Amino acid sequence: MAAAYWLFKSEPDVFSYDDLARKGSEGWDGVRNYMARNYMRAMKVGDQAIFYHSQATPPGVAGVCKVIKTAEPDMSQFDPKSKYFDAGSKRTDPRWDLVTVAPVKKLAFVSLEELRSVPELIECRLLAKGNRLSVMPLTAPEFKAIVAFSQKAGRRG
DNA sequence: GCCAACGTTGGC
DNA sequence: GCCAACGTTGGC
Repeated sequence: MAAAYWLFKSEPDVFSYDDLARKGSEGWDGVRNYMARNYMRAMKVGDQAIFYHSQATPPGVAGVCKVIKTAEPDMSQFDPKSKYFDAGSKRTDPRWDLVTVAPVKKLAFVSLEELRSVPELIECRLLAKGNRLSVMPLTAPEFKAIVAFSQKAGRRG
């Protein structure tokens, strides 16, 4: 089966694409939404993902990363000192997972405003009003359109 | 099982 | 800081 495509949101003040590039890999912890978790459980090694900066000025796309390790329990759920602690999750039946990602390439930044002008993205959940999902699937055309737009913007700028 | 209240996310 | 959207919680 062909690789799937995804999008991860991160607040760059907390963890940016450059942080990922510097570290080399990162366990994507802290996801506490069932839909997002289920998407992570569906990810396979080699799947590629857009790294999106939320809560930024402006928000937008910063890079491409890839899954290098499939879902496993996110240990921060068991740590009472972690802000991601979940008292209702048992070690024998962990509620929350993470995947591990690595950088692929930094992209010329594409703002959310610019993404709205990409025809392939009209139906993308990322652009839906009130969208709060931090991990979401992308279709191959959506993923490719984002990368292509960035490459075009990079040559222009 | 319904639904109002509440908390969080995220753009602006 | 504000507000809209939406997921979760809790009373009934």
